[in-house]
Amino acid sequence: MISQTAEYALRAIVFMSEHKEKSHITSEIAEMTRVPAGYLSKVLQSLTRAGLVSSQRGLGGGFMLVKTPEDISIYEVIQAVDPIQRIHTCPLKLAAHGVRLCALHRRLDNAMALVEQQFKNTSVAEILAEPTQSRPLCPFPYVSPDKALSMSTK
Amino acid sequence: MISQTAEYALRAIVFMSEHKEKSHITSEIAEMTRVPAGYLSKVLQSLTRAGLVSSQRGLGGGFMLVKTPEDISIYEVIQAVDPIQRIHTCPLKLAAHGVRLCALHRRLDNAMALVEQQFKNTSVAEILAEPTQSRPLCPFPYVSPDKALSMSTK
DNA sequence: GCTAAATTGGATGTCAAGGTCCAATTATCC
DNA sequence: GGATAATTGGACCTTGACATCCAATTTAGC
Repeated sequence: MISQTAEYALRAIVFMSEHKEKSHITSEIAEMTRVPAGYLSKVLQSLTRAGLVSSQRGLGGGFMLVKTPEDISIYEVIQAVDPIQRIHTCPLKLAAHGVRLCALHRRLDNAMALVEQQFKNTSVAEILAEPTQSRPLCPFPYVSPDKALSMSTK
Repeated sequence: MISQTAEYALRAIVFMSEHKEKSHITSEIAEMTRVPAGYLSKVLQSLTRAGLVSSQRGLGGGFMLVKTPEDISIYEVIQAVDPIQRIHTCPLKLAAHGVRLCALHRRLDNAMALVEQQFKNTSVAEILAEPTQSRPLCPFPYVSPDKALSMSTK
């Protein structure tokens, strides 16, 4: 339902959002997000073409967010790499169904619309802000600062 | 999002629901639903294994619904051939995220859940009963009986 | 029992998504 | 301007979804 590519794109955007002050090279993002580096390069190219991130070649280059996490919706990210396919015309190509979908396809498309709406209403910032026991991309469970200290010293 | 296979399965089920009194052979269903016959055979096999339709070999055989359209949800049909993948564990395999998904994946899974719920709540009978200008599978737009008469004689 | 009609299951083909690799290009630094 | 660091784009490989085809099996009717 959500393609591997879209999942990769979201991880990359989340990572860049968490470190939006500077730019990051592909291999760095790949490592942090556990995405195959070679393929990530393609994904980042798509995100660049979609205008979500900027790319810079050469020494000190890399990828960086163009907008702030508040202004990036999950929808935009998914749409950039693997667009949600709405049903606009009858899949059977029945002339009569052209614009007015039959009940079956209207139901299916409604479900798509629901997902689309959900994703449009969720910003990356929202996701990062959400209080939760496990943070996106972070392999460690959340622990209070004092506990973390005692753990790291054991 | 909804696979071609699922679309085929739904069409087949809709057709069989509209003519549930008797059984239908693959080539007949294929023609009526515009699904490649060879592939439809595989799809029908899946539906059979899922217990949605019964199959009968030999002369006079074919496929027939097991349940009534009222008792078949879109969800069951889709699940039989191309299950909706919910996110149960962290795609990154981060141990800490195991059961408790991070905010990102929880949001993605919520969207899946929404679709799932939508499909569970829609029966095939509901779709057929819905008043609409174009009926599933029917290449002709709905016209009132008297109009239809005048059209067919022109 | 023979023939025709139907599903079943396996082998195979095709194509797009996912993934790898590398030469070309661009940019920075010394 | 040479060396190094980075993206870009193209070629290629792999895998799974979609699709085709056919031999084997089952069933009904004569």
